[in-house]
Amino acid sequence: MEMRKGPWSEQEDLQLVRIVGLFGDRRWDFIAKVSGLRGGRIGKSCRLRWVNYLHPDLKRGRITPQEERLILELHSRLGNRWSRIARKLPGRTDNEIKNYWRTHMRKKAQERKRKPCPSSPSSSLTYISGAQSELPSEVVAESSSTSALGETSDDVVEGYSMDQIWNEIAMRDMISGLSSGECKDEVYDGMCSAIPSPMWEYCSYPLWKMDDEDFQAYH
DNA sequence: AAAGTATTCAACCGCTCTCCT
DNA sequence: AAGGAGAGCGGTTGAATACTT
Repeated sequence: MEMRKGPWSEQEDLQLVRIVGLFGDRRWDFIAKVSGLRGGRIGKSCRLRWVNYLHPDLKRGRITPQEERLILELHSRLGNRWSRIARKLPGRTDNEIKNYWRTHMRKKAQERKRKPCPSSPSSSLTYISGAQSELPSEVVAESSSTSALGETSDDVVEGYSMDQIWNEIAMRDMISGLSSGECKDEVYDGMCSAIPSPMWEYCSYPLWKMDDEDFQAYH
């Protein structure tokens, strides 16, 4: 049977919602089979459509500044572990966050390239590496590898990978965002009080409440 | 108004992980 | 313990849309 690809029609969406309502959102191969979707969507495709688009708990609309800061913070800590990051942002999907990161952070990186910040000869890259030293080796390796974000060698600027650059941007933005008194939600309330201390200090684990599984993953 | 370029995001691919037998 | 199947994840692609010239 030919596998159906491409955008989902409204009809297909309705059918999928109906079937998931009946059988739950677990057995995707089964769901794909019984749904009778024209041309044969595979289970994987059904799952993706449900998780990223049809799930009733999904939040619609743009990423809020609070969410953005949370994404930046979580990414600086977790690297490209989008599903982990998504778990901390109710209603947002890993795909959404991943896309957001790629588009917005790349844009910021380009802006930053155009008007380089003259400050801090001891560039914050220094403390980024400090922050990364808090992470397990595989995370550090991941976030410094060029493949993680799919950039080509063109994206490597003066010996730094785009990941390093983006992390720096993320940290700077977090500092400016936090110090401008914008922190309203509880996550950031605690962090704001930590402000003038070095970045890597308040990025260390005790200031972040981790899930048990997160904690175990790193120890 | 048209053409060219950039951005966004849904969807696919391939790999890894987890669970079950 | 081994192997297979299904689920989940991260990276990538490409079509649609927005913006610029």
